[in-house]
Amino acid sequence: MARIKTDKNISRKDVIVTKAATLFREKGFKAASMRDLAEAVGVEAASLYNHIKSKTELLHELCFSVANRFLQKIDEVEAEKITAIEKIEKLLRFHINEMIHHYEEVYVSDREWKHLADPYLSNFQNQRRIYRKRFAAIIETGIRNQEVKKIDAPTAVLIMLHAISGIESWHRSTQKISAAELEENMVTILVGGLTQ
Amino acid sequence: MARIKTDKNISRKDVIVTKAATLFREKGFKAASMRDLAEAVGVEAASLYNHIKSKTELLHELCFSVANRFLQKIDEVEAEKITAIEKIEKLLRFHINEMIHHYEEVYVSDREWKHLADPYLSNFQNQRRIYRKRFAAIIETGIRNQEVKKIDAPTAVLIMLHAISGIESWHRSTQKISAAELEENMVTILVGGLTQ
DNA sequence: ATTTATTGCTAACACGCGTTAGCTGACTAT
DNA sequence: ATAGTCAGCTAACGCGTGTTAGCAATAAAT
Repeated sequence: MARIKTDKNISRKDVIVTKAATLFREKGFKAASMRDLAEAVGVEAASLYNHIKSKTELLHELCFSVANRFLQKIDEVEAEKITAIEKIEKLLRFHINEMIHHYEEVYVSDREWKHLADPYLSNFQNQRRIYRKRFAAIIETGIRNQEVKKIDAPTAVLIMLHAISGIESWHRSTQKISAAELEENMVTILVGGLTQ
Repeated sequence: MARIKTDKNISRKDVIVTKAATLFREKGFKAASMRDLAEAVGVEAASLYNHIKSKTELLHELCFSVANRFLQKIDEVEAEKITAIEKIEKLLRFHINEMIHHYEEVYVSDREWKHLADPYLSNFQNQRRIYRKRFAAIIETGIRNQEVKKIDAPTAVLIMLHAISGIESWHRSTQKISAAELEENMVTILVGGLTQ
């Protein structure tokens, strides 16, 4: 009988959620089966249900843990007494680093949230909408203070957030530049695109 | 007996492919069923097979028709005798307009190509890789000619291409700015990010 | 050492999937 | 009018899915 290995402070459920993130990223939520997941975990499919309620629960956990981290960060950044451009750059760098270091989760949250079921779906969409509005509001402040070019703020948000999801390609590329270089390049291009 | 309606010069297969694009975008390739598609077309699922070979064939058609349009465009742009920045801007505007006016197809090609099966999969990935290299080469020329900032060209490509796929959010947003405004904003931010 | 809770297993379920076979009705061309 | 092709239908197939029930083995607690 092949037990799921766990280090201290990592529950078996966490192991499953983590492997699920990898699998959902690779195949997509719908195409990844519980039998695939079971194999990745080293156990039979039915055994997973001793630790989780359903396949969808895995998606909830992933999507909302990511969303919560971003919401917490924007709370923090909004409260700081710095210029709008500095706030934008801070958020940008946070996004970039999340995408670099929590790739699987962030990617899945980004691409697979459609498969959430209500009420989680509406909830997630709302959080997303609000987050983007708050981000846009920072940019609009920047425009008013003439730190930022006169551009459509929602469009700028959309560009930044989607550009960041391109880090996916960096992860899968064979000849990677370093994470630090990647971060600097992205900030240079994106912040450079907003200013002056 | 409910026949598929067709205007002149639009085959029944084209009708199916178009509806498939919409459905694949909405639900994802795996989650969209042939029964869903049949309903959208106004016919029974089995009847679809008088016009198409398989579900996957629909994905092939979509992915490669999009890919071919981009390849053709980059052929054209490379051949022109204009500056690197002008080439970049041309490609950028083409991408933007494709995403605006052929939203469903382009989106599906972008997000769902993973579900292609070999040999189509490898083929598609190759085309994609080569396209990006050619795009990066143009940027590198721009850097050498000091039209473009000293940045990592592959990273710049990745940012531009992914930023454009953010137009998805524009399509789904309720308060849209005009397509022309969207295009100008995106070009301003992205080209602005590369230059100076 | 014995009990209790945890974590695994096998077997099976109901269901939705892509697809095929075989048939019927409806346009098209002679 | 008649023959032939096209495009639809119903029924059904085999398969993979998420999930449950019931039981066995292991680990934890007494």
